[in-house]
Amino acid sequence: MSRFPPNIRELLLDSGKEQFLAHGFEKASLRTICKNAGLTTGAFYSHFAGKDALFAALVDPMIIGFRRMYQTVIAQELSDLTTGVENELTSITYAIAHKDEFRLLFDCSKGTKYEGFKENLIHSVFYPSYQEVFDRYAGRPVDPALVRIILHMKFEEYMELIYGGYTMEEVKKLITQLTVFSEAGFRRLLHEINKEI
Amino acid sequence: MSRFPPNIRELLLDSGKEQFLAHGFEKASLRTICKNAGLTTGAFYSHFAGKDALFAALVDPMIIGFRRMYQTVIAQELSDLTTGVENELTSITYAIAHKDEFRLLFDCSKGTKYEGFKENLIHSVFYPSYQEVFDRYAGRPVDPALVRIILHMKFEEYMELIYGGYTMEEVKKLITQLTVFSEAGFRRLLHEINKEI
Amino acid sequence: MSRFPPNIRELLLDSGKEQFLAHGFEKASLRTICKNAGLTTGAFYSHFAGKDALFAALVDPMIIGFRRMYQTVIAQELSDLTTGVENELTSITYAIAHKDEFRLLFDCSKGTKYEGFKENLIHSVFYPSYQEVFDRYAGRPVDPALVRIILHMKFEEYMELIYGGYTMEEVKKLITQLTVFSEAGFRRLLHEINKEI
Amino acid sequence: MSRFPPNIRELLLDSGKEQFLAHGFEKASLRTICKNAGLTTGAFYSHFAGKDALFAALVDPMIIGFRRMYQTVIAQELSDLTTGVENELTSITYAIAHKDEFRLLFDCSKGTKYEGFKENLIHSVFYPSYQEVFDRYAGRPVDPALVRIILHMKFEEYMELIYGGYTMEEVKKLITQLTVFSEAGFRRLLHEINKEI
DNA sequence: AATGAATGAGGGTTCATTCAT
DNA sequence: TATGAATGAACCCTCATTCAT
Repeated sequence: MSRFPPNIRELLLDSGKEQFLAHGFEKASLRTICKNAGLTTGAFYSHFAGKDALFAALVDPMIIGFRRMYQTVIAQELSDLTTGVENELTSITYAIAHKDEFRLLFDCSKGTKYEGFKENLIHSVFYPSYQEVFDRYAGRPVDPALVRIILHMKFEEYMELIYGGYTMEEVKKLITQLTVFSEAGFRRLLHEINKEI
Repeated sequence: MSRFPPNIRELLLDSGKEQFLAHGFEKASLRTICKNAGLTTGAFYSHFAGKDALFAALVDPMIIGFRRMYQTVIAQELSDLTTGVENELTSITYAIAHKDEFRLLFDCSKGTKYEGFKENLIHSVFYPSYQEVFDRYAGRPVDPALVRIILHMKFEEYMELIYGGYTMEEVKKLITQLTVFSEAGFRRLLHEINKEI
Repeated sequence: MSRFPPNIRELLLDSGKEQFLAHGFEKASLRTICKNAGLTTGAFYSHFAGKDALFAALVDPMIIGFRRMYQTVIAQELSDLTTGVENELTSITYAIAHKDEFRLLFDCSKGTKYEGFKENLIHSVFYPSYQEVFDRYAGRPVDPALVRIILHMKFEEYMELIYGGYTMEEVKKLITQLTVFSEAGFRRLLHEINKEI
Repeated sequence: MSRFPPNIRELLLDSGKEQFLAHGFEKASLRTICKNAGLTTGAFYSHFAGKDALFAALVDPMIIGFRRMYQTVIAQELSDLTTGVENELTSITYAIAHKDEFRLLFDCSKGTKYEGFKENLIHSVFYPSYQEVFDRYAGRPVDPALVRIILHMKFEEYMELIYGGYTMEEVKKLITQLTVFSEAGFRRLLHEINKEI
């Protein structure tokens, strides 16, 4: 007897992840998912309550882990402002380890309750702290449009780091360089803004 | 006879655009598109060869126009390196004028031959020139990963400018500010890179 | 060309009626209904919005006609109390002419919005007037339980007249006899009740 | 060991009764029945041969008891014609004690071998004796249609007494009153019929 | 006795496309 | 050009029953 008996739940999760990534939640065919996992559609329902439940099972554990990780990072950040790069690295590392699940949430969740996850993350989680940091640095309220755009750029930076297929070595180096880029740009921008007055 | 005959083709294009934007190409229902345009599904095929053809008709004219515009901008850029902001403004203005069509290509084209338009645009159209500019500025080859990431960030900046719902006035101001940000960041980054050696 | 072109809507209504009567709304198979009508399940949806709509189309026209007929009968009854048998005959005649539709409503409507039609008819339409008649005849409030039971018996009488497969000739004769039965029983019962006091 | 071991068979019978009453035999879900009884669908088959067997187990003991009771009542009736009300009371009492099982047979048995139980009971069990009693009373053959209808009315009377939720006190009183109703009606009807000749 | 995964057929419904009229 | 009925496959899901464990 094998020491690694084929776990059908795992097979379904793998197959589902593959199809959801390839076609999105709505267009992914449960039939195909099941066929690829080697069982009938009827059998599927012994393992998951439905298509939604399969998607949730793929994504929920990661969301929980992400929330925990993010709280730690935020706490760290507030207690010691010099830990920026290190914290970014922690976040990125987590995201890379769960890049598929993030992709599911970002690009393949239409039709699920997770629809709009990315927009919500940016707008409700990241934006408030970003605006605050900008305001503090500038010493006065910064144009929200500007903050929002730079935040989106930052987010896109992360996306590329996560999905660019880089080694952790490369990621580390790139983050350092991109921090130089962002901070220099940021400081110069604030300088310019303050001149306006 | 009316001087403004109801143009059924236009009605279908409008209805199609709306549905494709709302649900994506694959999930958009041709039935619904036709119903909203006020005709039957059968009649549709007198005007378009099929669902794909409708999508293409929405998007092709803009692609042609975009190519023409982009060639002009690139020629300008190469002949006079100081026209950056102005050229960006030209591009963004065009994109805002056709934001729906770009959205169709970027976010709603799955299942069509335009799938991957955005990635292709970035990688095959923008990237080569970007790499060249970076290399020239640095005086030596710059890490392609770095270039790619910054390019993605720049692209995201454009996306926000296009879809942020700003007036041209605001766009103009934001572009100026963001150019300050990017150029300062860029110069500082090159400085740092060159130190490494 | 036939003067009686096969009307597919009619074929579906007939086939649907047959299946609904045989298996009830929920267990009736739309596939079977369509196959018996000679078309595919897909084609069905060109004619009806769904299973519910087919059922409603079978039953709604009759309900409207029944309401109209019943209002006339009630008006007649109130203006001339001697028209009892005649009015019963009108009602029964209508019911016999639409016996299938009544059967659909009474016995095959589980799972539709018409569920409980019979109970509602008895309780909300017939009962109030029945109680009133009994009270008036008795000269004092009659036990609602008694009224309800006799009403149910009367209703069952109608059911048998409708579904017993009798000719109108026979129905007429039976109604006359049963009126004798009911009225004699009723009078004797009231007599007995009034003695109790 | 407990003196009241959880009897799984009873749990299944209870759960089955509930579901059959609520949805009818065919629409009742064996899964739900098992879940409510606290075991798996597989385990069910250790206790019953199948869905049909569960239904039969609910209903068969009552049918046997009913047959025995009815034979006694009939024998009594034939030996002493004055025991009418008393016998009715015996029957109704039995029926009320097993109202759920009767409901199963009357309204929830579609798809089982008990389908048509009610019609069969009326037609094959009650009708012959009813016709005989009528004929004897009238002194000549009475129109079977008339007998059948009055029998159905009588049966409906029982149904209301059984399912009306009355106390035995109330049932007793109602039976007395309804016997007055029926007998008076019956006698008057026979009188009328005999006049015809 | 009990588990629960698996079967295989069937449920109602939607789809893009075709085509006789 | 327009109609709208028809196709035939696909959609997700539920079912009673079986069976290796």
